[in-house]
Order: sequence, then C-alpha cells, then structure tokens
Amino acid sequence: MDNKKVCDCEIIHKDKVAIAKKSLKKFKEIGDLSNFYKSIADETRLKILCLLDKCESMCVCDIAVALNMTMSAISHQLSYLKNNKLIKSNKTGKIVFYSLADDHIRAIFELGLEHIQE
Amino acid sequence: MDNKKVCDCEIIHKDKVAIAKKSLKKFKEIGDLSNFYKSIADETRLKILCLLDKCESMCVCDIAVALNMTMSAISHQLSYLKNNKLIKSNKTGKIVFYSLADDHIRAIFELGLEHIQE
DNA sequence: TTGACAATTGAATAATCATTCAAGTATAAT
DNA sequence: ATTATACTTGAATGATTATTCAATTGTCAA
Repeated sequence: MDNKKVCDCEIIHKDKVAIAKKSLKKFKEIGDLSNFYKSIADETRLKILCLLDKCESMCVCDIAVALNMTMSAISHQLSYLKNNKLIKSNKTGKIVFYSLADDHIRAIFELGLEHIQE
Repeated sequence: MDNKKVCDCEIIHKDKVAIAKKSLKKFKEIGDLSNFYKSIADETRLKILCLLDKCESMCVCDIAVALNMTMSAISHQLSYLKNNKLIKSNKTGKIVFYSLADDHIRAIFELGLEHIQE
C-alpha cells in the first residue's frame, strides 16, 4: 500500500507528465532560484536594494532614516541580503557602508518593474 | 516626545537620504513588485510554472503526479497563481487545463536562472 | 437519478519569517 | 580607562502562509 494518495484520476496525460518530470530534473537549481526570489520578495529588502541602486553606498543609519525603521530591523535585513550575496559591505571606522553586489540585480529589478507596469 | 526611536546617529549623510527618499517616492509600485516576486518565490509555484513552460498546458491531476503532491495542494497554488495573473485556465468537461498567462514570465524566469548560475 | 470523478474550497495545523526588545561588540574620542 | 556611538546579535512575538483534511461543487456516464 502506498504512503500517500496523490491522485485518483484515470485520465492522466502520460506524455505530458513524462516531459514535465524530465524538465524538472534539468532544474536542480530550482530551489536556489526560489531562494533568490525570496530575497527580493520582501518590501523592506526591495526598498533597500532600490536605495542602494540610487545612492551607490549607504550606512545602516541612513537607510533606517530613509525608510523610517529601526536600525535593528534594517541590520537584520542587511545581513540577510549579504548572506545571499545581493549586497556587500565596507567598514570605515565605526560606520559600515553597504552597496549592491553587482549589476545583475539591477537588470532583474528593472525587468520586474516592466512586468508589473504593463 | 517621538513615538519611535529610529536612530541616534549624528553622522547622517543628508544628501544621500534626500536622494533615497526621492527615489522611493518614484516607486509606488514597490509593493506590487514585491508581491509579484512573492508569487514566484515558492518552490512549488516555481515548479508549476516550469512545467507549464515546457508542456504548454496541463490538468491539475498531471501536475500533482509530476510533482508527487496532492491535488488539493496543487489546486490551492494554482488559484494563487491565477489570482496573480501568472497563469490562465481552460475548462473542458471535467478537466481544467492550466497554461502560462504570457511570455513575460518566461523571460523573468530565465533571467533569474542566469543570475544564480553564474 | 444515481454514482463516479476532476477539481475546488475553508478551516486547522505547522512552519517560516519580519520586527521588536534587550543585550552585546567594535571603534573613536576624551 | 571611561564614555559615546554605529552597528550587530539572539530570543521572543506576532503575522503570514504552505499543506493537510474533510466536505463540496460541477460534469459526465450508466
């Protein structure tokens, strides 16, 4: 007996299911991809990326003021973004400056905007 | 007294904050954009989109079999994707066929893949 | 109309996650 | 050394959400 009942259907389109399963195997990266999208699927994080896009580099305090949020909340999100390699940091004295990791993100950002605007 | 303490800093880069706030105003759509990313930030939903990309159209049952999940779980995600206009449906008899809403999603999908592969 | 089946729906559960709060570093100035 | 500040960190809280379960709808066949 099977451990989980997925489907009673008699009408299964086997050809399609075969193609489907095959194409899924090709995408081992699909977990990584959804993780990447998760990292830009939050309003605060998206705003931070948007700010860094315009301002080149900003300290934690600047971002907190601009978004009217606590430094702690911002710092948590910044470390999230940094772990996911979307931004990089540069410490000078007491101040830590953050900036976008590369231009790729910028391109994705703008394609997304195009999509929702149409 | 203020309702929430955002920052103690004396060193605020006012020029940058000004630019930052200005650029945020331009992006009223930032909430919509993060919602859009949310819809593709889930592994199951991303797999479904990937399947529909390859197979053109599939019924709920086919998708459930291909992903080894229950029809109910798939159906919930399909209605989510449909509400967010990422897919469309077409009922013929008892069977409901789903397919991608447009090519835009395909482009975003592939740009995302490029990003994580490098 | 009765039964079977593809699919949907709503409530419940469990997991995930953003923010807060209260500490704690690290660096610079006195 | 002591103090102040820019930032970080971990645990707790509250909100969101993916999946399950049970019941229901819509359609076809007998």
